[in-house]
Amino acid sequence: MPDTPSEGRRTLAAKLDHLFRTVHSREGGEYSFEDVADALRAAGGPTISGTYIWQLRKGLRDNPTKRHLEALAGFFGVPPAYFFDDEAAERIDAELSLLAAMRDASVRGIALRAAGLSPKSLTAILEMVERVRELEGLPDAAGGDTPEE
Amino acid sequence: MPDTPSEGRRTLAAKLDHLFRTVHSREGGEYSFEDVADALRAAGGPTISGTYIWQLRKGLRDNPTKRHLEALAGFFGVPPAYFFDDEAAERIDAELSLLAAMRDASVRGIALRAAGLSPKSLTAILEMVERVRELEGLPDAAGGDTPEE
DNA sequence: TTCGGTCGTCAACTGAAGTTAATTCCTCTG
DNA sequence: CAGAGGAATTAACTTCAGTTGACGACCGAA
Repeated sequence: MPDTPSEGRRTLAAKLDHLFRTVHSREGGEYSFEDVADALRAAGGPTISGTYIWQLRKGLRDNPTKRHLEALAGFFGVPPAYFFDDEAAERIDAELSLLAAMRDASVRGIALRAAGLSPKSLTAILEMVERVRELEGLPDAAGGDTPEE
Repeated sequence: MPDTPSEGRRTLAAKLDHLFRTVHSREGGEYSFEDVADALRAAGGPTISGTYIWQLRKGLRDNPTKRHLEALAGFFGVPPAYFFDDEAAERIDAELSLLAAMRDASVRGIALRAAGLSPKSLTAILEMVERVRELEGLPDAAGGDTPEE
C-alpha cells in the first residue's frame, strides 16, 4: 500500500530532544536554547533564534531548511544525516551514549587510565565490569537512555 | 573537463545538476522538471513544483526544507546526505558514474556476462580494459563526466 | 507556413519558515 | 516572603521558501 505505516519513525523533535539530553555543556547541565543560539552566532555561520530551536524540539515546527539543519548538526557534533536516516541515527546514538557515560567523573577517570593498557588487561577489566553490572541488576548491553527519575 | 576540477565545495546546484545529468529516465533522456514534479506527486509524499526544482538546479535558490530535500533524494535514489556531506557525495558519485556507463548498451552487455566469473578472470579482464583505455588516451581512474557539452 | 504540444524561464504572489519581543514560570538569594 | 535573574513559553510580526500562471523558444506534424 502507498504509505508505509509511519509508526516506528523517530520524529525530528524526538531526535533533537535526544541530542539535548545527551550532549551537555562543560558545566554539566543541558544547553539552554539561547546557549545554542549564541554559540551558533559566535561560530559565524547561519544563526537560529532560541525560540525556533525550542519549537523544533517541542515538535511545533518540523521542516527546517538545509542551512539550519547543518548548523544544528554542527553544534551537536553529529552529521546532518542524523536528522534524516534512522539507521545512521541509531549508530550515532550509540556513540552519544558513550559520551553521556563520560559525563560521570569517575567513569571518565577509569577510561583515561585504561587507555594504553594491553588488550589482555582490557578484556579482563571489561569482564569484571560486566560482572559488577550483573550484580547490580543492570542490562548487559549499552542502555543509553537516562532512566526516568 | 567541463567542471572546474577541485573548486572547493560543491554547491547544492552543482550536485543536483549532476544528478539530472547522470540519472536518466527509462527512455534514455534527462528527466524534465515536470517529470520529477509529477513523479513526486504520484509517490504520494511531499510535492515540489517543477519551477522550484529548476530554481534549485540553476542555483537561484539554495536552502530548501527538510521535506523537499528528502523528496529529491528519494527520487534520484541517493541518501539525503548527498546534499550535505561532500565526501559522501563523491562516494555516491562513483556509483552513479557506473550507472551512467551502464547506459551504453555494449558496456551493459559486458557487465552482464562478466558477472559470475572467477576473481582471477575478472582481474585479467580489468587489466585488459585498462590497457585499451591507455591506448585510447583515457584517464585511468573513473572519469564519469560526459566529455562534451 | 501554421497549429499544437512540451519544456525552460521569468516575475508576481501566497503561505509557511523563522524572528522579535513580551509574558509566564522557576529558582535561587537576601 | 519579595524580587531579581534567567529560562521556557506564547503571540505578533517579518521574511523568504515555494507556488502559480504567463510567456517565448523549440520541435514535429499537417
